[in-house]
Amino acid sequence: MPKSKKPAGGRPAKNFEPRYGEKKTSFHDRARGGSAQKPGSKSAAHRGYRAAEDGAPTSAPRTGGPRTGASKTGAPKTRWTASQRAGRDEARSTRAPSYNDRAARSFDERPARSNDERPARREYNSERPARSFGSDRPQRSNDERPARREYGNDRPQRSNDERPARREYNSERPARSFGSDRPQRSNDERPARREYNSERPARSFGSDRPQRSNDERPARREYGNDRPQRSNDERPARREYNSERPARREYGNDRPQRSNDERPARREYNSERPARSFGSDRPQRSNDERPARRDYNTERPARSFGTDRLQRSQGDRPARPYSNDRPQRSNDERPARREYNNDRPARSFGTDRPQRSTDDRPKREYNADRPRRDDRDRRPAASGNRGDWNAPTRTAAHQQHVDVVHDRLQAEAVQATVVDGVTFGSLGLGENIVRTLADLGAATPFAIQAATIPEILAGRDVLARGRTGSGKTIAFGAPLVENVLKSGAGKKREFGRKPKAIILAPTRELALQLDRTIQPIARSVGLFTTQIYGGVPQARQVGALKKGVDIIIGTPGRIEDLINQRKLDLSDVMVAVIDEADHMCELGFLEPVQRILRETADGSQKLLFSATLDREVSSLVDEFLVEPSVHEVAGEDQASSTIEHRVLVIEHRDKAEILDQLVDREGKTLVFARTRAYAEMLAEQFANIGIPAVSLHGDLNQARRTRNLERLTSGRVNVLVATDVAARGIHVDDIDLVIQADAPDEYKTYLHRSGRTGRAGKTGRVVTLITRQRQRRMNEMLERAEIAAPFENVRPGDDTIEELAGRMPTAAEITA
DNA sequence: AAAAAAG
Repeated sequence: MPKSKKPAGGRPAKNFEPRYGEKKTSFHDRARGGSAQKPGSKSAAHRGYRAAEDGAPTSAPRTGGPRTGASKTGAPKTRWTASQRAGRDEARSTRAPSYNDRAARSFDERPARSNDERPARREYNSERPARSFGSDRPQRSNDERPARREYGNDRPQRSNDERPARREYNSERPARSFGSDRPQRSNDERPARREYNSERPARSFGSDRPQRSNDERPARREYGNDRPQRSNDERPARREYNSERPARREYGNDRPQRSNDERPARREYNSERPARSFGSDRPQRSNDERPARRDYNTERPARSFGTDRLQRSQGDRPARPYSNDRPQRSNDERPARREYNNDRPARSFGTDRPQRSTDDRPKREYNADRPRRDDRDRRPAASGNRGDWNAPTRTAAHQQHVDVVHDRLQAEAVQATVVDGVTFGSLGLGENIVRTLADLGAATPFAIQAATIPEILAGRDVLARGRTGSGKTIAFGAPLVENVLKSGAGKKREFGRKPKAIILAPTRELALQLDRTIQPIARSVGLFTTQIYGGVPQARQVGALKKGVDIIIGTPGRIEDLINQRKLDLSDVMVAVIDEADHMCELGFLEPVQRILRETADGSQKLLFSATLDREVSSLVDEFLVEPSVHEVAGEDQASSTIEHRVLVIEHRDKAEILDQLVDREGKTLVFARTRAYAEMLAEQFANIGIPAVSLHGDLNQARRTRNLERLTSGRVNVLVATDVAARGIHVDDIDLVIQADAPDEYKTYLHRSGRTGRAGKTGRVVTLITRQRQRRMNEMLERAEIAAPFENVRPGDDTIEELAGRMPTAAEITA
């Protein structure tokens, strides 16, 4: 239920609507008491407001007009993140963002307000309506209030008044934005939770509170000690409040039983999957499944590129070492693919390499020679890298062994040492780009970059796996810019030109972050990028497209949307990147991604990147990639990682308390929860005990998502509770602890989540909480991830917790 | 379960 509501946009809808309407609307709502919902609307509202102005026909202009004027006086400022701003520049012509900027500014002022405004704030609810016409208000009116409410963080500062305020805060809750999920709780839990709060004051002994800012920590721990006593009153409340839990547990319980029933289903889904984890299945499968896989192959011909494929198989590729296999391939070869792992060792430094090095490269010219599929096929494709993907020779015995261990792609290993002495310039990047990379902090190439940059510059399709934080963005971003530049050499940038490159990411945050890195590189050579993702008004994006951009970075939904609206034309796209490629090949993503790739120019270059690149991507590789070269970095196993992994086996009823204690620390902490509701709840829970925390998940409007992430990045809060939306790609400096409040189900998820820490050689720690029942599953997962982590039984207050919350020694210290 | 489009 909750979910269905969400899309309907309990939140978003509300956020946008009140905006144009008079403030009254929102004030009334708030005064009404439930109103907590408004807070969310605020930020969303900004955008909504803008949208209305840009394109909305109706009332918007009126309200917007005057304000706009007013705001114009103020300089355009930071409502948008740096990268967004950049995008704005391009679309500026649309309109000045000043009104919003104003709001942003006032937000910044907030902290300063401490003493004077307090009273005002308390009356907040009742006063609101009346207030709106105050002298200050007009500026602040809609934007600030709500925003402030969202911030659990402000709370702590409010030393004296806080308690009461907070209670109100909670009482509003029910009405709040999460209404969608909450509904179930609404009657039963609220009361319960209030009691919880009501205890609070008693607990902390009001007198302590004010001092809290410094003394808090100890106090909080005491809190932990109180817990046990509370057991009778509170526990019930908490249990109810985890209404989801039961469901989850059932899920866990089902698993084992499922083994027979469900597997089949999954197999159908990904025909390759089965090959994976369950060695025991293997034997049986050999006969049963093969057919299935063949079906898969038979699809091939049907596909749009079937024709190319055929030609290829006829032996266009004499030069290719595996050419002999090719012809046979159509039906029989597939099996070979399974064996791909075994080749590994033999391969990497094979004789193939040398051949490739000099001859192929130059051939690829973007101008005349625009990567046409045929051309590529004809290319003296030396390398035999294709074989990397579909490695032929292997025995079934080996096969099985390898598959059980891991489901990796065969890849060309790059020795880290090879990187020594290599510079970006020597890899083939132009001066401006090299300089910009240096400015970005990338003075010399990382291993993965050294490996892929020449390949990409040569125009080859590339699959690359580099572990989290190893510099993949630059690995594809820099050469992509270079290629686009080359292709347009001599041409002037036309107005309304079609994009030449596209980069797809699974989340908006990641798209944003990619742009943050790639935009400067592009700009340094006079190319433009723009972000195309959902959750924000289209106008700005469409505006940028109209003016003409060279590189698009975004998420599938909005991109497809704009394509369908004919506002985006990918027919000139010559380079397409799929970041987090394996994830993009999962159920809900695959098809949109395929449709988008089909829109790109025929023969466009495709680059697939991920830290966990496995067979799952074959769905894209088979259709879109030609002779991909596959790369990974040698010696990049978890043992060489800078991340320490720990597993805490706990009682379920202790979970909240243990989390409180773990999060009570210095340093940035990222907490992963399985559901949006639980993520939100945890953020609240932490805020309620005085630890500023924000959340990041799909239930938040984009403005809040962006802002909350920024708050962690900037250090305004140290704790972010997120769903898996933050599992991949997101880079925040100095997250030294990742806590998995819910253990992931998949090893890849584990790797990505834990990859939010220990980036670029820094140290980090990952703590996963599980219950006793889950130990076995956890073990299996760690095995697949090839991670060694001790399991420890832990109860609230144990020293282990304190140790884990403590500082992790730096890499240097460890060596010493 | 989560993510990805929405006026």
